[in-house]
Amino acid sequence: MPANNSSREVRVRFAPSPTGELHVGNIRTALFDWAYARHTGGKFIFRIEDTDTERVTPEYIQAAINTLKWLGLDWDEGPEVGGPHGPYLQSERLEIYAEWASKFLAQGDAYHCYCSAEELEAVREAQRKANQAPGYNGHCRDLSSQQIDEYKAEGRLPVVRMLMPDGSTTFTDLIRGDVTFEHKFVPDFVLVRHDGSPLYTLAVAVDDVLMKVSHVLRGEDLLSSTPRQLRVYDAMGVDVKDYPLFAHLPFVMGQDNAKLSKRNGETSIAWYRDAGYLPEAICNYLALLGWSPGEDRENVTMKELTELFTVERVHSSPARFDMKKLEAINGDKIRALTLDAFLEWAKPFLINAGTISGTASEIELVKKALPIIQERITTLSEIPALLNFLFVSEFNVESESAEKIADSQSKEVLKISADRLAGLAEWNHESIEGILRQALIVELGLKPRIAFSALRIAVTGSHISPPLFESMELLGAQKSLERIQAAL
RNA sequence: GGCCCCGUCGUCUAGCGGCCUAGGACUCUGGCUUCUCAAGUCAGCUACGAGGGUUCGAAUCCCUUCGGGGCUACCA
Repeated sequence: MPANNSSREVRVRFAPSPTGELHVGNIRTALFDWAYARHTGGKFIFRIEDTDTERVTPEYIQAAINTLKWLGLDWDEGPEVGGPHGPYLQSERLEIYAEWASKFLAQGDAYHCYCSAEELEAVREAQRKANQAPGYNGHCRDLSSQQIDEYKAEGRLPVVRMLMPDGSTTFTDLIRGDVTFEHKFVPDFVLVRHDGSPLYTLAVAVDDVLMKVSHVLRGEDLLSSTPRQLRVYDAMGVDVKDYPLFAHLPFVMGQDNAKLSKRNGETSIAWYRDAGYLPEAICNYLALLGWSPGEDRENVTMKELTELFTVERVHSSPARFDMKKLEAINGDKIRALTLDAFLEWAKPFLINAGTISGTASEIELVKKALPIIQERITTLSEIPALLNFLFVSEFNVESESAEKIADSQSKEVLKISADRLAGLAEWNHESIEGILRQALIVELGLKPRIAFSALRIAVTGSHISPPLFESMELLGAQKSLERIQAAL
């Protein structure tokens, strides 16, 4: 069992296998890795586990890099930044794994296995039928040289298999406490494929040792593979006190079905970016899945997260992803944005939606309008629809809303408003509100919601809009009056 | 099937033997505020999976049971 080695420099790695785009589960792991490294003042290492050449693609690798960058999870060692223990792509470290594999072979820790896939499957099938734990039976452990020659003559290519000795492995998981696996349930496992390429089981352990990783915080799905990693450390001759410490993070699941699905977070982080979620909101929300700062706190900045995050406060039970809560937090984060920051986030959404082209005068107007919509949205993607009325060249009232102002009372409101507003000396929301309240509420005796509703529809085109008087001020006297006239 | 992990409101969680007739947040419902929508604010609904122990006392410790999940690959 690894002793406490807290005196070591903290080095945490996030090592995804990019067989697809990173989703919320992956990111939650990356976030915790990052937060722990930053909390302790240690190093955050980003390593790409691309030993599965069938499924990992360069595009997915690049997407993973971009996602971490966008989220603000900066790494000290890894792709693009390099580092003293590189390269950080396993596909570029093949010689290293080959060397260790041959060393294990020479030491007798590993052996060549000539069993074919069909033979292995037949064995497993038989075991299942006999109600035994399926797993490699050690067939090739002690092959005679004659048998080996025969297999070779048949043209069989061997894999390299690690020999699991009798006994058991116990290690202390930082989150779950001591966990023990009897080796009879951990069969000899393959380190190197028949074509000479390494497997995760070999590469992950070798790299964690060579990269001097001190803490492995990863998904719970890897818990039962831990004894195999420890076995490789042992074969490498690593002192037990230098073994990395393990912490297996609980799963992030979908809301209804147990698994993560498209609607429940299985989508890529890029989707959240395009849907108008802030990186800080995503990180804040994800941090709450399996961890909490305590003291009834929930809203934390990235900086606070690094200050408060400890593995001790991560708990062991799985969490369900809840889009509603993410939205709520995103709304909080948007409201907390400074005007300049909000403007920068808003621009691409307005431009992509075709609301504005990005000219200086447009940006100037946007900047004036943002404060009145800041507390009304939960995602950035809602911005174009709310500000559209300020920029449309050919203004039209929504057909559904148009019906609401077709009655005689609405016409009267509009008529009177147009007359009074036309004589207004100074066009600002205070004066607009003052004169309209006087004319419609005081003099006509109308209820505010009735009176202003007609104006709202006429001016903004919708019965839902930013505050009316501010909207009219921003729109300007000329356009406002034109629209009211047009609605008559 | 075997091995391993997990189990507090619908959801995320606080809780680490008495402060708990279980607190916060999201959601939902109702009220206030109000030019719409929001925001804000007040209130309400709803939880310790079950059964045994240990103890003066258990959500907190132990056992069993039930339930959920992971692994069981020449994937990771």
